[in-house]
Amino acid sequence: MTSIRERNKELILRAASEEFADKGFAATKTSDIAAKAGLPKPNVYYYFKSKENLYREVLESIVEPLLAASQPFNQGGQPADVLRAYIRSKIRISRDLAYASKVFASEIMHGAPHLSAEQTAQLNEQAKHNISCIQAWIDQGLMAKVDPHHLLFSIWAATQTYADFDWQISIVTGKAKLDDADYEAAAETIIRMVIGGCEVSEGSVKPVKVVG
Amino acid sequence: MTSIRERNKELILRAASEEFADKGFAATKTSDIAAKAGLPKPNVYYYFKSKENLYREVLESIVEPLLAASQPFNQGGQPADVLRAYIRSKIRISRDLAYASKVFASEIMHGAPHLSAEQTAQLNEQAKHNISCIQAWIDQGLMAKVDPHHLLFSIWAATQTYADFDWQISIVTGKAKLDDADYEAAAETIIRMVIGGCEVSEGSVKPVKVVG
DNA sequence: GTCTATAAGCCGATAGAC
DNA sequence: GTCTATCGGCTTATAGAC
Repeated sequence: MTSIRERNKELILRAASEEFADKGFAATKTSDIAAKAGLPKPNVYYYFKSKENLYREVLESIVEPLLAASQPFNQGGQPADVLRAYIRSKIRISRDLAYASKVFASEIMHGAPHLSAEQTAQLNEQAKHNISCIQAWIDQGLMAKVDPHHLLFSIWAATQTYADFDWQISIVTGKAKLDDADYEAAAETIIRMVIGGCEVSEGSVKPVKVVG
Repeated sequence: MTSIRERNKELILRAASEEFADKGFAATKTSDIAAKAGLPKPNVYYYFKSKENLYREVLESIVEPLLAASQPFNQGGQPADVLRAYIRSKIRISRDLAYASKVFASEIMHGAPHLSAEQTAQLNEQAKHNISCIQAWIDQGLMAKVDPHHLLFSIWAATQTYADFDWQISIVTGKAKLDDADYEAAAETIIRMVIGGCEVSEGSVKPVKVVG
């Protein structure tokens, strides 16, 4: 059953995501969140106690999806398949959870002052695991010798940029909003650079060779 | 001659860069900037008139270096050489102008409310030019058919991430600060993905071919 | 030119009526 | 549970002494 409570909390959370993403934590006014949600300001405090609490709920809503995106690394499989699936998941997050994604990015940029130590640790553990997976592939000769850290940083950056810097992307592409084909092209470009650039093994076919 | 005026302005600008980069515009207190500069707060207002003015000076200090980084595209040359030089310039900016770089990123994330229309236009023009260069190379068969927009977004993201998300990079690498070798490895990883992944012609040697 | 001391206003938070 | 009306603290900005 969707009580008034649940409906209002949802309205506030949605409004807060947008406001925090657009302006950042400090520049966002709770009165603006309330106005965007179509509710009086004290309701915001009634449901969420404080601005910081509300912010944390928005922020933490993205952590689980981010961890879930690393599933391909946890399940194992051919390097190229894992990387492709990972990149597509990350792009999907940028597209479908754009606001929370941006809030997360802003938070990380400023040293994650609001993220719980536990969640920071979880994300860090997952990153370490992904890096050791990539290192193992390299050791097995399944891909070129690149530094796994830097490869991961590039994948994060290239996929997140579609949420974080959407304004710039709109300007340069001349499109107010990217459509499905644009996101598909983005994913393919990144996949090409990662799989091709790092000469990642496809598994079933023989490793790609480059001739001069 | 370096008058007290110039020295103080410089102290304030430097302190402001760090504070704005660390906390963002809204969360930064002018009293903290003054304290970090070792000067009384009214000096900040005496030299810069307002917080916003000071912020704009920090912000705009990065525009020229950013435009200069695109020089390789303006000078022409072999595709691989141009892209390599461009990527190295962008990485250098992330390393040497980390604070201003981060302020710029934060600004773009929030829709560039403080950037002048003129500078926005300049940066956009340069981006458009770089994109048409890449498109021309593709049309001439000098590189694979990738969408130049997405290629450029990936390069921007992958290079800027070292300034913008330095906190995350420190955590994952376990290093408080990256050294020259780390930046070199970063540049090489990105160059490999771009040149290799997009099969960019080296010019002197024949175009790379991939065989299954 | 420099700095102490203060004004002015904004915004997070809540008391208390309904 | 909901909302009007208001408080209180914090921060930008400056007046005015030196």
